[in-house]
Amino acid sequence: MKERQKATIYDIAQLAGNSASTVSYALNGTWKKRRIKPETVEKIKKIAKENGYRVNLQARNLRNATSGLLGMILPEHDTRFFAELSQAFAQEVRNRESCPAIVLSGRASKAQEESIRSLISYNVDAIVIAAATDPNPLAKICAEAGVPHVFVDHASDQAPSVVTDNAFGAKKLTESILERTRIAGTSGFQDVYFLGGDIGLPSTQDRISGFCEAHDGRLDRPAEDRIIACGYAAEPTTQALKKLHEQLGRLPAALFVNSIICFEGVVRHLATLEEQEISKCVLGCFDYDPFVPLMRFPVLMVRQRADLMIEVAFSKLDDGVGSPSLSMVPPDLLV
Amino acid sequence: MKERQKATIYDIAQLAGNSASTVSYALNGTWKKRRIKPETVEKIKKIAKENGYRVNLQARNLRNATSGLLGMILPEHDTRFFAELSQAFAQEVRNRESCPAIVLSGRASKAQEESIRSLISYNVDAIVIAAATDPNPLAKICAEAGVPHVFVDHASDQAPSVVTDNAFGAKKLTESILERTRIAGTSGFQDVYFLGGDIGLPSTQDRISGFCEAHDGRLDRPAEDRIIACGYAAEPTTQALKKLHEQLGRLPAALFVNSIICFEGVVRHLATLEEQEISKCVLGCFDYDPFVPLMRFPVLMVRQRADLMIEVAFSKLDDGVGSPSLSMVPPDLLV
DNA sequence: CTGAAAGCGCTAACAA
DNA sequence: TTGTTAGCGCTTTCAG
Repeated sequence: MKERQKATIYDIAQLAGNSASTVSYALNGTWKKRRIKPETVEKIKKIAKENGYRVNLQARNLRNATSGLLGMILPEHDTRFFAELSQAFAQEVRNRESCPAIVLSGRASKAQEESIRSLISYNVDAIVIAAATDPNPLAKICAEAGVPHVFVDHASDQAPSVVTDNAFGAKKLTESILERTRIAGTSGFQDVYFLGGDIGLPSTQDRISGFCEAHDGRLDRPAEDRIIACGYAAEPTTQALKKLHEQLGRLPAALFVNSIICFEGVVRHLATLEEQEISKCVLGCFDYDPFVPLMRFPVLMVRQRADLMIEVAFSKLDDGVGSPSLSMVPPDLLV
Repeated sequence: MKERQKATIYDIAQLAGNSASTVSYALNGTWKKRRIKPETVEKIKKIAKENGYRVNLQARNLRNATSGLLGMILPEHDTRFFAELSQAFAQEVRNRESCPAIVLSGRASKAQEESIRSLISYNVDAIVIAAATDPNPLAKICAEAGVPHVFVDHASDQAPSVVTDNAFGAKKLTESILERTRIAGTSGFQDVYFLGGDIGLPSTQDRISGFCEAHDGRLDRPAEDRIIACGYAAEPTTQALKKLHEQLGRLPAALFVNSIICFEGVVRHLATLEEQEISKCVLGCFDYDPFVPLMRFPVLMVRQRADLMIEVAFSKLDDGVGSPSLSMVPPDLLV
């Protein structure tokens, strides 16, 4: 079983006593329109199967100037949401009888550019670009190569994009948080903090604007005062919360936590406290993880719809338009 | 910018006033051994860059009978461990300047076979097969096509394989659990239950044997009495635990939970109980999720080393041996 | 109904 | 130091 040569259509042709072109037609399904004798087709198929013939897609695709590959790049698989994105992508690609080429290219823009170029070299039929650090240069590369592409999660203004409706989700989450604090009787809408994220990112900006909007008219000082954009890592969030805790001398009435990673940081601080104290703080998180609803305290969560976002992304690719357009997918609020 | 034809080496050759082969040599780095004049190389490179030339890897690889693609199949991205596996794989592939083709093929063996065949059609240089439902048929397909392959997480006895050292990990975890119950003074080693998993799977069997071994000599009835292999889903686990709870009239002294999904099921039941009661039950889980250590009660966890497993898998591919061999990677015990 | 032959873009042996 | 050419495996026109 050593290095058994892969059979080609010529081998099959030889065995069948036909020409390579007949074999090609018989095997790739185009034989009706060539009016090949059904028996010939049967014979050829049988021989092919016996010899373990498999079409060489490199050759076919080179000839056809396609690849049957659909590419996706995303930074990593370090959160549920990213894992769900690639899962949904892979599912959709398989439905289309194509082959997924998923590249985890890290957060560096240069690395992302290289990944895109590499996919292009494989003649991928289209590229889904998720959570790009710097979208526009990537859009340019794809456009110049004439490769259809669509952005997911982080938008480009030069290409079709689909993102979570961050403002909407943040508003809903904030409203829900405020409602809880009202029920808890802490009149805490004066005292709701936004924790985590990067003020330079559109997604964080949109969430902040949703957060502020939900406060509309109910505040005596602008919500912006209570926005702590300490990045997207756990440890700084823990520190930020600890500091806030010390300043206030207690936990705030409520916390809007901007991502699951930040939420990890929050929980690390909460883990040092009495359950009694935690229960006085209404918690909301703009992200989802299946273990969070199982904590001992309630957490309002927003779940981004990876499946829907991928669906919309593919429908944009199918349109074939390629001009900039932004779709927003409203996330779910889990209570 | 519409459909800008991709430039070929012939286009570049024309522009440079050289032949296609000179361009080819100049651009793919093999020019020193062909003693092309450095200035010629420079000129060609410059023209290539100006024209946005990118090598067509389909053509190159067809010619070279390689693909530069490394394939991986795994069921899904529904757990951290799987996500970490594909992450580690992608990382390693990028280090090798290849391109990852990750296919999530679901749990059905037929689908996994199709995915493998599809990767083979692309002439992937090697395949990493993770968590195969039925490994041997997949090994056969790869072997017949002469494609190097290695199994990860679920072993085949017909091919190189690397798995977690389940028996070892289970033994360590169980010992740690027993130690805790001893400290808690419940003399609970009579009362430690193994929950979850599939008795038909080698991995579960190995974990059970590690579980039993850790009890060695300390039991008055065989550990097997307390093994509830209720599958790998959350809901059945919740039901199983609930039933056990009712039978005993209390929680057992300790629980060895066989996977993170099962652990989710366990937590769902625990969520209905008083914290006081939960604290009397020592919990261990053969898996890892970053949120579990943040629960209000301590959980002993085993973390499988996806990174190491992938490293070992690649070293087996590098060996080029291809004969069956089983490597076991000891997991970490987190306390 | 079927065969012969060109060519997708690239590499490498053979010539020069 | 460089050009010419054959051919990777397949599809598809053209010619029977």
